[in-house]
Amino acid sequence: MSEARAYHHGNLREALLEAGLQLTRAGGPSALVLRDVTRRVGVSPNAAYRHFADRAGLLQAVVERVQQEMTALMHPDGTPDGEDPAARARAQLRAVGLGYIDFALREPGWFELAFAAPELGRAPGPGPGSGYDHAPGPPLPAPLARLVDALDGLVAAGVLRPEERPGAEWPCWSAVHGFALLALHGPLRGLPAEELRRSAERTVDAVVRGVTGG
Amino acid sequence: MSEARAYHHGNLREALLEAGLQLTRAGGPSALVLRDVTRRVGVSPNAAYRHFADRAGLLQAVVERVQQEMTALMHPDGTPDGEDPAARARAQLRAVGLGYIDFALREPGWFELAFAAPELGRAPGPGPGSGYDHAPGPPLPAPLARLVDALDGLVAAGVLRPEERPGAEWPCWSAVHGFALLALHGPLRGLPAEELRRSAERTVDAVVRGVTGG
DNA sequence: CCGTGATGTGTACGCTGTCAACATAGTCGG
DNA sequence: CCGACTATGTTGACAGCGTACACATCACGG
Repeated sequence: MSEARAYHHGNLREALLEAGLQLTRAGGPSALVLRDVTRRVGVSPNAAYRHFADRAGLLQAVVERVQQEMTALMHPDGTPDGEDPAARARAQLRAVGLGYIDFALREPGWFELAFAAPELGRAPGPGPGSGYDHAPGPPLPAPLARLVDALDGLVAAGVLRPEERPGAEWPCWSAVHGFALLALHGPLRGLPAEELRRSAERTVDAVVRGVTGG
Repeated sequence: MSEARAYHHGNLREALLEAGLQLTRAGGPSALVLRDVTRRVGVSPNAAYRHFADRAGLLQAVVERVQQEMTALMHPDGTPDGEDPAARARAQLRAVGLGYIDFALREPGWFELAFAAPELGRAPGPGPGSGYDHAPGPPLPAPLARLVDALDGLVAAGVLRPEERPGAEWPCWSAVHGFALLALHGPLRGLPAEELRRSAERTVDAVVRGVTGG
């Protein structure tokens, strides 16, 4: 039914997205070269313009694909076991942070595309409260949604005072996002995986401690 | 003496750097378009190749200029006053972090150029200890040097246990670097300056608490 | 005064994204 | 069943980019 099928090529749009995913996976956003994508699909460069406004449009669509993909990749991961609900809530937040960093290190191209590409109208923009509104229009990117949940969990577990909840996303996100970038392009680039992991844990632990009021 | 003076143009190299600084200040690394730079100086595109290997070479040189500039911009700022040396050391670290963020927000183009441009052989790469060696070859970029000092200060003041000192740079840098990027291109972009400032302080405070063992 | 090296110019090539005009292939109304 | 219409893909062109190569020009040292 909605199986969009062959005109000349047999759904090109999908093929272009697929090619875009492959290219950006290996080389980040800058590897999405329009002529490359079309070449790889075996079609003329301008064919892309029947399905996307321009290069930026294609890029944007690939970004959305990656963000969906990521939702799957960050499997539920189960709430960590343990009796103490406070400890469990903390562990949850920790897991979210490490998950973010893991994704960035495992899929650097996609990470950069989805979360570190400048000039990309990403981000709904926070509401008046300076914390994410809990019922905004566009669905949050998966990792951010999980962060929001984890922080709410901290409040529920009594670890985080409710008046400290709004805006608590930013220190957390800042730390893991910054770490990912330092590890990918910054001074930590090329460090052995084990050391990197320890540094990541330390960073996450620090910010978790910091946010939950020491 | 070293006053490189007129051949045809009267030191071009300097003029190119100057133009590069202007362009990147307004538009970040991607605004450094070789043909733009030379046009602005009133010279043919290829003239640049007498002074730089290629576009990347010019870019690299501009980066170094910016990093020098930054040393001046981050004026000593004086050690904060106060009796308690522990509190003073903490305040020092806090000031370094906020200084980093301030610079990023005040000079987004230069910040991105000097600290957030991918594929730029920035970063000496940490030594075996996973903390910066205290006597490496190339001089650290100014803000990082100040960070190192602040952390050493924490140890001296007895706030940070010496065995926790190595690698303490990364949580700190991660947080402020990440925050700067979220504020420039991420979800915090466009937030009123005052709110931004509060979020920045919260982020810095969190990581300072987190690093200094809660 | 002339050669020699440093410096800037001119021309050209291949690459990019994108526009306008055209061709084709499916769909649908009569 | 046939012609019109629309969706889709191709061709050719343009401007702009970084850059390689050959040439012109200037300053200076013998």
